[in-house]
Amino acid sequence: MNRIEDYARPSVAADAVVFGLDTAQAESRGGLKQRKLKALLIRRGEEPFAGRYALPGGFLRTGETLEQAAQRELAEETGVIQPKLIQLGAFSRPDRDPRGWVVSCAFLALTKTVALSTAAGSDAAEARWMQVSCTETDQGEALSITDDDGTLLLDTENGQIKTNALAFDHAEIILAGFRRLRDEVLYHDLIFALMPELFAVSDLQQPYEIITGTHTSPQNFRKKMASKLVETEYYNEAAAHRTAKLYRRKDGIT
Amino acid sequence: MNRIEDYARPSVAADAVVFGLDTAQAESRGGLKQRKLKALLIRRGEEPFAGRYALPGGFLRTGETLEQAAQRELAEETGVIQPKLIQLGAFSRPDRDPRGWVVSCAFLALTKTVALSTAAGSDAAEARWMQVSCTETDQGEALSITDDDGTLLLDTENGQIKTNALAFDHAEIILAGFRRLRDEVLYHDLIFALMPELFAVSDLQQPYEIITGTHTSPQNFRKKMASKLVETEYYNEAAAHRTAKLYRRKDGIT
DNA sequence: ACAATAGTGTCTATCAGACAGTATATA
DNA sequence: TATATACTGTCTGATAGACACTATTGT
Repeated sequence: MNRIEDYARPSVAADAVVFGLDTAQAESRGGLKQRKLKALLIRRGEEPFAGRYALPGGFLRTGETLEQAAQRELAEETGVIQPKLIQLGAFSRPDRDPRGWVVSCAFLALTKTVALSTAAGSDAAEARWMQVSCTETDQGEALSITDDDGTLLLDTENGQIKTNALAFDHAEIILAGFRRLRDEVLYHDLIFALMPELFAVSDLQQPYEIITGTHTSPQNFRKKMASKLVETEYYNEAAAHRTAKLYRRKDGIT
Repeated sequence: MNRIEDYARPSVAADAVVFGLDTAQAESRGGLKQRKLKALLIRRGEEPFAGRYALPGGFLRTGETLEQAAQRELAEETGVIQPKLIQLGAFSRPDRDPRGWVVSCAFLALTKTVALSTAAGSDAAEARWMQVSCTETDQGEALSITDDDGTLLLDTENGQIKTNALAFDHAEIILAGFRRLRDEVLYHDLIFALMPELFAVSDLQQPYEIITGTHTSPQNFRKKMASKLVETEYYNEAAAHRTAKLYRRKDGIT
């Protein structure tokens, strides 16, 4: 008794909530660089949820770890390679997938890829970076994800899902991913997983504040980060203002 | 193509790292209460790893969520009911279980049960609360788990496993569980999940400091916790000193 | 010169830790 | 009285935020 074969087995999938920063030109002031937080979603071609957007991911294969499965699916479906992966949790509601019993192990994936490398893979044609907005309203924060067209895909307020145009339970998973991202940035300096090797202090601030929901003056932000940074000899290419010294992350704590 | 049936499926298990506090009488000063951190392990009766200690847990069944499976197995195997559950992560190395392909979703479980309720369940006879010790050495912390007899079951130093008498990869899982416990206590007040409804400030301090690896004076600890506590009208039964007012957790943030 | 961001220094409120000192229980 | 813990208050040093001020780039 109690042998492995006696138990029914679910399918196991690995899905990833991929965040990245996109350096966009703002129109308002002609040429200001603005770093925007993006999430990577894929338009589904088949039922169920055909036409809807979903997280990249797929089924675990024999001989793989879940991390390997997430990496593989991410590369195949979106061209994103070697992101930082953090396990988010398993989503196991028995009816979460209309096709059958599927337990999904979700990952938080962070990429330094500023360029949208969507064009690479085979299925990648249907992958898109979506705009993530996080605004603080009175007594509550609102997270929303919109298409480039402006179509609202996900809208949450204080952890409650208000609008949800996503497939499966992926809205829940994204919400858990963002919460985890916030915690890891606040307490474990995960912001650096989104940055390139060299960066200016001001490049850190906008993403940091979008993700954490905080706001500080540039002067004070510099002081807060100083202990985690190392100066380099390099400088930013100039804009219409003083050039910025580039920094590297100080090695030490993970 | 790409149908669910095309993929091989692993068995899926839910295992729990259960922590609890045990109020023990210290011998040194005749009658001092000391709260010790304990972890719940089960002696395996069958191969593989017969005779070794392992985490309580078992296979996910049809129609269940992983949380339900963890709760059920915990009740069946150890008699621990309704602990606070937090997902730790999935362990998926293909060779982690000699019996076959088993993905284990691990939980951190916290119980307020001061009394050792081991005697309840059917398999519970083989469940035991083990002593968890965490000491700070020069440039590194050491976590170890010992039997009541003093037998060393797990010994780690700076995240490296030095001694491991446990079944499967459960040493790794316990290590991840303790790290997560530390983080959650530090940043999300999870210490209260281990406390009864009413408690004295000094009852909080010892567990808090064991888990977080910090040390503060009783006076300063009181000030740090004050904002999270509400006074009650109750007092501790007296020892050989002034009676302590009992507090309740202030409701608000989870 | 002007606009815009980079970067420094200074003041202040807040908070954590050190520690002195009082209160109250039992032996 | 002695002792051990409960609890209060005061000082100090580190840190976060407000903000004044200087530096350097392109237009």
